[in-house]
Amino acid sequence: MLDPKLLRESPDLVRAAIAKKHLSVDVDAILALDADWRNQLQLVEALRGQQKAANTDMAKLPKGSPEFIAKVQEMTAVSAQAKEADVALKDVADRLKQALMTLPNIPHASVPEGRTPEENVVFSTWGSCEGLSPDAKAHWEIAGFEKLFDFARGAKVTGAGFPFYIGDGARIVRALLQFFIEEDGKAGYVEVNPPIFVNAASATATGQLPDKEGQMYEAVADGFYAVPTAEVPLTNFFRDEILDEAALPVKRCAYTPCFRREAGSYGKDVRGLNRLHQFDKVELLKWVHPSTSYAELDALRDDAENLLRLLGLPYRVLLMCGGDLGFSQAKKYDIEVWSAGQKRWLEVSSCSNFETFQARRAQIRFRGKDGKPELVHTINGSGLAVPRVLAALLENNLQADGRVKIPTALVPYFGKEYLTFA
RNA sequence: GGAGGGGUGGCAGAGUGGUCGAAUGCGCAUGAUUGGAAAUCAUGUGUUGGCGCAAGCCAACCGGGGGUUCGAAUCCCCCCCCCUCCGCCA
Repeated sequence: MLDPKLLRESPDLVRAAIAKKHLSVDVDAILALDADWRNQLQLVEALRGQQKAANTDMAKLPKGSPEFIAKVQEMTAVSAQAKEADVALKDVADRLKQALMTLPNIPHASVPEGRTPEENVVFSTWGSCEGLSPDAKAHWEIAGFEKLFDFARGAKVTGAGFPFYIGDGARIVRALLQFFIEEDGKAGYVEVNPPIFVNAASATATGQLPDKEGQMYEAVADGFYAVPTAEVPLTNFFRDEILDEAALPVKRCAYTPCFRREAGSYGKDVRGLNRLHQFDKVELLKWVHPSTSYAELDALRDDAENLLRLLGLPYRVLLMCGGDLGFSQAKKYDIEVWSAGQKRWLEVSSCSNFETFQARRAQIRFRGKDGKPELVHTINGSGLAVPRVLAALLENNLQADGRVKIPTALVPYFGKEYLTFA
């Protein structure tokens, strides 16, 4: 959510942001609504003031006195008026709030212009694809794949996109998770094991509700939502709290399974491990001082990149253009790993600075030097998502003998040097 | 799941219909005192929103939402959370 004052005082800044993100929002209508709201608010406050003053007077009058009775009669009318005005105020306030929710975050000046994903800028690349086999197989075509990654049984037991991981398949997932968490810990992120169901208030604070409701699995009886990412419980940890300025930046990481309905997606992009309804991911999250947030974003991105470097998996970093940035992000990098078999880049992390956009919704603040609470900036990104890293690992490291060579850094976690499909 | 007791400012804790944004204590800040500190004394000390160039003025907030009333921290209803006991259980 944007600061309503920003809209009021610099509507052109908001218009420019909408244009850069290639969205279409009627700013003038929201400004008009805001003016209505303020008028109505003043009316209500004037009436309340009247009631309050009368209340003080009446407290001093004898209960049954003629003056008292006259006051009651007078204030009955005011009370009715106040109630009516209050209903009208709530109505305008609701509509204004909803309208404000349609305003996207302001993109940072360093965000490139552009409308489509093709216009994202390649920010950096690491590693070489040359050593990789030109006729590498997509991971689902590797002989014995279904013995370790059983999608058919998963579909029987639950549904499509809920695979079983078996033997070395389960082992490699566990090894990757442990490796990620350990490395993230070395980079200064405190490990957190959060709830994987959240309530509606939490899902609203991070923006899953109301817009993306259809993307979450829901425990209807209790009003809980299965987390689509650890970002949700992690960010909400400090919801409605005021942090100590000296404690910033707060850096945390969390592993959770992630649940996404992925309604409407289909086609070859979703084959194998590319897109699942349940997958494992370690999320990195920082609550930072506004003055340092862009340096902290770059640092977080590098922390995520480092995991791929340690695994020896080639990747590139995209700087998202305005049109592909997303509604609530001020700046975003995507990290994509090279998948030798599919001959395409797979997104494994998306590192974003939300500035105060999330913090305002979630009311996460710190106390500044002058003693006044100020909103923090929030930054997050994956570090990393398992299935696509695993897909690249299987495809890139497949040996002629049908085994997969485990990267040196991962061997201590996996416990052996090769993964076998037997 | 059942029964009972609770949720008030940074913390503790009063307040059971009006003069209550809320006593008192602790904490914190500033000042006085002191060679310095402790102790003591004095003053101050929440958040949000609106109006205003500003000083400031006004309104809201006593777990959340609704209701009764001229008026609600206080009465009624619903929900959430915490504690105690019982049941169940990894």
